[in-house]
Amino acid sequence: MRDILTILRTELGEAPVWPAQTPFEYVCGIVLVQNTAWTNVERALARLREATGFEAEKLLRLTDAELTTLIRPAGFMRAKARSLRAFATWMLYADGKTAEELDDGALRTALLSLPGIGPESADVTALMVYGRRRFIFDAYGRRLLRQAGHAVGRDYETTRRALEADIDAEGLSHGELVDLHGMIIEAGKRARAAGGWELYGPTIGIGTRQA
DNA sequence: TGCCAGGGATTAG
DNA sequence: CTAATCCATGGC
Repeated sequence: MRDILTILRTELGEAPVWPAQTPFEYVCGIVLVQNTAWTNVERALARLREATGFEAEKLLRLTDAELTTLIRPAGFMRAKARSLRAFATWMLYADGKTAEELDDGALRTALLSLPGIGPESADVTALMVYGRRRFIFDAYGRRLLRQAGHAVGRDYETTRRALEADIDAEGLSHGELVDLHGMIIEAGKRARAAGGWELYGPTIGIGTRQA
């Protein structure tokens, strides 16, 4: 994994940074990007920013009709509106321990209990918002791992259960894992723009196997 | 014009 | 437990 990171850094230069300025803004992006092209997410985020400034309290004051209309460009608007509301409420009012006080497992369980937050969103939130060391087995990541010769499962969770321990044992720092996540997505987007997944490996110089 | 995107919840088998 | 289906929109 560290070798892949080295290759990605050589190939891409600086790791791309997700332009979110607050934790809540970041989570809005995580929810809105679910199974959705980033171009659509950008529009929805711009509208959300204008309407709420990414203040959770302000978002909670919107009606369902207002919120769904705002995020409509990102698709799945009813489900995502519910999810954003649930996270905002949890973030502001979760009784007992704050997220920072929870250990990795408890934080993951808490995030997974929220509607619209599944394994991937929970892990990305833990990594990017709460500073936890997590590798993200998203669609791009699984494709890359497969081409690099790893035994990838059929979905996020099966792949995570199969590979997480080994990856964790490499002892990558939090910053390295953040870079990896950003660069794997960037490499995936470039491969897509270049015309297809058969170019994914060659584009980033990893492997020759088909996705 | 149909396929699909950085998923997730629910239902059927 | 695994697989299929639905959710919604816009780009290519």
